[in-house]
Amino acid sequence: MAGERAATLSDVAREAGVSLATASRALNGSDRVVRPELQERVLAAANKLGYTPNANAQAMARGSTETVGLLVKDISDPYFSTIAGGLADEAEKHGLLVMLCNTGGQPEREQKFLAALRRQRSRAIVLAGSDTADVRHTSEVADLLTSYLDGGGRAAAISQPRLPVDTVVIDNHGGAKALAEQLVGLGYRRAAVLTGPENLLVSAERHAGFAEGWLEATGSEPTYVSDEFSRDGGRRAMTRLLDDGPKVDCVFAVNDLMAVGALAACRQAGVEVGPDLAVAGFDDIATLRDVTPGLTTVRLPLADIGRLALELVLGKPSAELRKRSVHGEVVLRESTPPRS
Amino acid sequence: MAGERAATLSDVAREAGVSLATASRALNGSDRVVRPELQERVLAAANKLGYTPNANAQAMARGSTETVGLLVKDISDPYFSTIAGGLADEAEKHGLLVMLCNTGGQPEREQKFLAALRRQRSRAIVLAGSDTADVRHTSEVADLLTSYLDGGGRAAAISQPRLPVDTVVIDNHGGAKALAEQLVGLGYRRAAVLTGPENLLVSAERHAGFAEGWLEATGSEPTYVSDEFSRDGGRRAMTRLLDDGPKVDCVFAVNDLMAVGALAACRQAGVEVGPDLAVAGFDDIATLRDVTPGLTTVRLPLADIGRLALELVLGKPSAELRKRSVHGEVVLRESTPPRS
DNA sequence: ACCGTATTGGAAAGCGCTTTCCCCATTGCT
DNA sequence: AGCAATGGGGAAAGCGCTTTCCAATACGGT
Repeated sequence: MAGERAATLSDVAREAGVSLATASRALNGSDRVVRPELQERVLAAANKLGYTPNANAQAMARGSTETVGLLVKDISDPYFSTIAGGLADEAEKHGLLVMLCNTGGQPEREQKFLAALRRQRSRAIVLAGSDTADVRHTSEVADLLTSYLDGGGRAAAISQPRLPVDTVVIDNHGGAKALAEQLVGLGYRRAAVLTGPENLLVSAERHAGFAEGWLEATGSEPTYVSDEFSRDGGRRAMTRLLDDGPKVDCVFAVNDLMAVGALAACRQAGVEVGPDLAVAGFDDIATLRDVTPGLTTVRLPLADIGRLALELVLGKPSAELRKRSVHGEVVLRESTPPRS
Repeated sequence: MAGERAATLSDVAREAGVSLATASRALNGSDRVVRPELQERVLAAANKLGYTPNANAQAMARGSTETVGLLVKDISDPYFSTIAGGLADEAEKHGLLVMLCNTGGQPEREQKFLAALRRQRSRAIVLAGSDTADVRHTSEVADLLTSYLDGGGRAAAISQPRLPVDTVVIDNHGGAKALAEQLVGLGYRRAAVLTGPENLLVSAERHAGFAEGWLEATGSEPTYVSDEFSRDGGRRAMTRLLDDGPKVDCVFAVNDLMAVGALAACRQAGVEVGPDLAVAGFDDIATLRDVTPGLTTVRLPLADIGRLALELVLGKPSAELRKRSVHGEVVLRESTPPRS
């Protein structure tokens, strides 16, 4: 095993009795025409030797690779994994390989990965979910990105219009606002928002959108409780709200995960979601479509967002920054029944 | 923009007034000692020029890369994304980059990706969830893998003891069997299994394990209905079972996704899960821990499995194939109350 | 017949690094 | 003082491929 080193192109050329150049041309097809007979011989030789091109060598010679980088906060979060799935599918269509970088929301890691991707001479980079409002970090990322772009790289972001790259903008504000309006339409009057950390952009946008819609429709402001942007955060926030928050008839958790946590907290506290208290989320995570009671939420075309991001980043570069907006759609389910 | 081509090592060397060799040594640290003063100068020059090593060139020169490949059936499935998360974390610790390949369960894609990973000279490859019982395909994958290994690559699989590589074996059989025993202990007597496609190994193993446990404990065989290995498959299978299957008091869906589908089907049919009919799943997907009624399932340490797989594949190669077993733990929840 | 023009194969120059090998200076001993 | 050993820098040989640039051959036209 591992004895005979992998066959190289020169091995193939020798075997076929042609020059290196011809062998390369025969295999790559494009470029210039090679006499069919020779082409045949080269292909046969390559096959016989079990030749596999060395992508690194190709990358060097051609000056470009077949990989794209994807930065996500947490791939095990269904929100990101769904986006990743869409992006991966699209990448496959283009014959590209995806480098997955799990930042865990840590700025240093994010920067480290960005550097690594640059070293790898990745064709493109897509950033998903590093939406922090931390200015210092954002500007460092922006710098890194700029020098990557200067080096001929391409980059796009998902939902972070603060980076100097093409962006798939998710209309968090509008979606949350629409949700608020619908809830008011259903008869709810006193709302609370369960938000993530203050500096998380998505969270802030959804919170603001909801508050705006609510204010316009009812003239009152929703209260809010903030905690982690996760299932447990939702549970804790809801518990706090139940224990010593103001009395409300409806709760908006800024994402489905938090909403599910809220559901759990309600159950534990003996509050029946639906009749006693309405709860709504955001994202419409597929895995969660069957919780009981059915969770009212704002559906985001997550897989499409991933696809779109790749399209954007692979498309013709243009001078001005491109933005592609994606809107959510309110989905009403049993967790927010019409109020009688 | 994009004007001045990226600084290369020779640029750095020139700037620092040293040779290429010295520059390389200064930056890589290891190798041989460089006088501190020169080292300093090189570092400064690199910094000034914004030098980024070219990973492809390094890969060529060193003959090894910093990437590992991960093949999964569907990254948007929480089962795989959780594994991927664990693996990605572990990879980060080792300074490795993860190439994510979404096979969609298509054999051709799987082979294509394997070839691509080989071309990239990936350090290692981890295969998750290509557990098909399709002999032809399995042997083709095995061939591909073998030649990859011969070329000095390393590979490991998750839960597919049929491939000639180190494997993290998930004890599907044992977990399902234990579940069956517990259910019988709770007083259930007539069971049905909702399985995935016949040729899906995980599904088959869980089915068999459950059947074995059930048979030993009750003397009777569970019936089964087979459909897709997904939420919708579970819903359809359950509907069929409810419509024209035999009367049972307990249903085991071979994974949580199917179980959730089954839950939905029950709800729609007016069957109350728990009192009327018990339902259990497998995996203990985190996102699903809050469904109502709480889903009895077999918990798998998914993130650990990902971590373990990487450890295995990065560990010292050994002549004989290594197997690492991972066991599930039955988690009883409200979907399977003690039968009165 | 002759010359200009396609057409196609091959030699060789990189692409940006690492690493071997060689050499010059010190340093330490006898 | 003379010599071996040691330490550290540099030249250059690759790593495996692509792609110019040349050269050779064949072809068409007048």
